[in-house]
Amino acid sequence: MSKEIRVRIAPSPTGNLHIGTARTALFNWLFAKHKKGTFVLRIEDTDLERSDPKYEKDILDGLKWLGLEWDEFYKQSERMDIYEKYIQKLLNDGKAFWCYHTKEELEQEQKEQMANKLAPRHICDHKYKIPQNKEGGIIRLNVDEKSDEKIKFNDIIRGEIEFEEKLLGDLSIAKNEKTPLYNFAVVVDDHETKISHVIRGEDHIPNTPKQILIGKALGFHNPSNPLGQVMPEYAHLPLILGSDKSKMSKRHGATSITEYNEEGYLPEAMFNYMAFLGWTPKDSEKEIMDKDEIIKNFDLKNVHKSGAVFNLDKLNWINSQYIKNLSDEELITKILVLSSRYQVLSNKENTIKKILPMIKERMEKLSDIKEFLFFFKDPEYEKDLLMWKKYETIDIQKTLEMVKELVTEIGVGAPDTLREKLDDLASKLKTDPDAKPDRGLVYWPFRVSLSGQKGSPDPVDIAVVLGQEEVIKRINKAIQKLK
RNA sequence: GCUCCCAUCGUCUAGUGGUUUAGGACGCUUGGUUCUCAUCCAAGUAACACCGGUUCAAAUCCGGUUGGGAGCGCCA
Repeated sequence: MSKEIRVRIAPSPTGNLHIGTARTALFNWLFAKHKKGTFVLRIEDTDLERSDPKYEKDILDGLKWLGLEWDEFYKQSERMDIYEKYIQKLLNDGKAFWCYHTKEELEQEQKEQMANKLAPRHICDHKYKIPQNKEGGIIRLNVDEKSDEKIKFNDIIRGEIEFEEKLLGDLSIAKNEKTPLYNFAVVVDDHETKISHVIRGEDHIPNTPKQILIGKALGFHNPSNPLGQVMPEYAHLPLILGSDKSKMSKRHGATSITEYNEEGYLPEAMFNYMAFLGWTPKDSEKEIMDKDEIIKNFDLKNVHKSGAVFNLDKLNWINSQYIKNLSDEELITKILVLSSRYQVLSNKENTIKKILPMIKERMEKLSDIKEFLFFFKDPEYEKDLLMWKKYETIDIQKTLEMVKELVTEIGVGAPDTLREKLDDLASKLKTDPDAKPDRGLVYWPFRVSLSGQKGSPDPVDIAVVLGQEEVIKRINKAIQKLK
């Protein structure tokens, strides 16, 4: 009842922070914040071969970027003596033993079992023998292959789940006394750091009975629990899926949080989007919800059971909503960060400030600034883009000449006046006196000559930012193209 | 092959036996504004996998079928 809430995220530094790991971290964090509990970060680096400090850094940076700060930090590689103590205990108690079967033998055994339609598992006869030497073996937990026991546990999201003990086989728990394997290290750490709730992806459901068995052997069993459950409670989250509904992976697109950061997604938007993947607040139809409100509403009980497909369109939409809600100062700061990639943005704070109202509603992500680089440098485009409807090259050229005259005459300081004059020009240019003026004949080539884009903000607005001299220069370039 | 998990529009989801001609959001389509794009506004599109059972009544409960997914390492 009064048990303190303690949860953990336990990534292994064998790759960058994966979106699935980040979502698991997020749900753990939300649960902890909602319950005023403790969020623990544990780096699972027992496999020294595959672990790399650069990945650890990426994971830490990614979690911080998302705003998922941890309260406690552990590294398994720094806790090896603890595992050793428990491995020794199991060995001494006769609950674990050395297995000297070769990988080939194990493979062969599994092959035969599959061929005979049996559950693949290693039933080791070495547990009945006294080991002669300890070279080349590994340590396994002694599991009764004749047991009729069912290993049951309650999952907060899915209800009761059960497995048959005898189908598990003698699980590997350590490479040697000093080197624990995943399932063993998890159980020891969760116990030692008093984790109250294990919240992780549903791909860990099959690991749960193994960990319960290890926990029981270690004496971590909680006798007050009618299900005979070891200490933590479990909640298995639905997976994040790719468009083909299989587990999200590289081939589905960007999977690391770093990539989303670099593409110009805002951490708040990612937070919001990921929170709503596999969870919906009760009694709310809001899709845009800030951190505090999500924390307030968060409850494992309304986490969904089925996997959720990661949908970039929706993320883009949410991100665009967050961009629109940014203050000008915040947006400028974020855009300037991108100037390392787009050199022309360097020291252009004033220009960026001027174009903000134009680009804010057109950006889904910050990297979309690349569509607006024409504000900072000459646009490149094909001559044909200047053409409007069925008009001839010569018509467009003449129009541009007249627009140039207008700009030369009245400048760009009075946009409303310029617009009026451009409208007048359109009226003057119409061939059929009864038809409505075709403003496109004037505005389209003018706009293209300034932006080089088939879609962009209003040419007069662009002209105001560029200034008279630059505008005339660009119109001249366009006219040259047409000649 | 074995074990486990899951099943409402293309996608994210609301819905916990009657208020549902199944609601919202994204996407898409159309219209309005407009030189274009975007924004904004309006409208449209589209789903309870199937078969049984329980019940006066089932998307909602039960069973089965089918389908999808995950796990099956001396990785984590």
